[in-house]
Amino acid sequence: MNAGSPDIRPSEGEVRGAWKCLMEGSSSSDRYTERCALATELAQVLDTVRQLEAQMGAKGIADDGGERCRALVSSMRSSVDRSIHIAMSLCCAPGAPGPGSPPSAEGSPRSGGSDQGADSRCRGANAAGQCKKRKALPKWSTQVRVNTVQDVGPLDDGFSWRKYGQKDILGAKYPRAYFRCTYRHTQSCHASKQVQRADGDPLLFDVVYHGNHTCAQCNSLQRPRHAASGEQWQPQPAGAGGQEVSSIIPVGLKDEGLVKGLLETPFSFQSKPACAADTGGGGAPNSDFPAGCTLTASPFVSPAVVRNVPDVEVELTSTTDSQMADMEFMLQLADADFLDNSRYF
DNA sequence: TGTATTTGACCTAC
DNA sequence: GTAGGTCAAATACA
Repeated sequence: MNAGSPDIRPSEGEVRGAWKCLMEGSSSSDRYTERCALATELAQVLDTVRQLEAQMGAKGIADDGGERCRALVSSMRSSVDRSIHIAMSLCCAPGAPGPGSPPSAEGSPRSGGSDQGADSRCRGANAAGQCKKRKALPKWSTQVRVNTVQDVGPLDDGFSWRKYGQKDILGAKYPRAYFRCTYRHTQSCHASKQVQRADGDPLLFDVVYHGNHTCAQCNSLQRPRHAASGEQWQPQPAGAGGQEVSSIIPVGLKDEGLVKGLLETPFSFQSKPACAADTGGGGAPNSDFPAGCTLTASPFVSPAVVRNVPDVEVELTSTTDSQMADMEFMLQLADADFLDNSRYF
């Protein structure tokens, strides 16, 4: 956690080992690519931190600010290191869940039906055959700040959503609104999101995304190739201005024993929008860290480090999922250039 | 008239 | 039993 801590970084060889391990630990192509992506992403973050660290050392950032930055970098580095090791252990451990074991919306025995065709035992099943509670779907949260209370900006992230419900939530000051993709029926797009105004801050909205966009809109809103250009991707602010997309925080399973341990290993992702290749993300904002962004924790993550760096307030968070399934939104890897961004692979 | 939103009821997970 | 998530009829709006 401090700048003077022993260097626990895995060597590049170790990272490669993690990669190899991830590969060998999968027989399903989906899991394969997901794990590839996880390792790739982690390695990329690590590399970024290394570069930053080197840059700081070279420029000799002065005194207090520099010290603080170094501490922050050190903390980030350690977190990523541990995350990589976790990724390794997840797929390499004998008892690690095998590919295909996590629940899969696509693989549900009840899938293939239509809304009308939902059987009587699960009347509330949606078009994918999922019952009303979509516990098994990948989900992740973001926080969006608006300029005024009147703003409905959080509802407009570039995708077309239809509101299908609203619910008062116990203990919450404001009701939670439920949205699903407008093209749910026409294109069988099962993405949905929940929007809730934060209790303490009426300008802040917690947005939880569920499932993946598979609609054509997703394709048209795929991330620009900013990975090459270095540009920051932002969801299209088609509506009211002043939206400030904070972060994507994958919401992992909260009741898995493994999670408890992993929660002690904070890390943050530097991922691209996962909408590409019909994966989750649904146009959700990416988690690159633009200057001035504020990363905040989801309910299931444990803040580890909060530091103030000029223009950047970062709260490193961790999240996980015992079976990695909930990370599908960010791990699927149909995009080949995803790998190209890694120096390790 | 077609589409979107509202809202009470229903269903499921915990 | 309760809370959260979804459905679907009613309603509003363009």
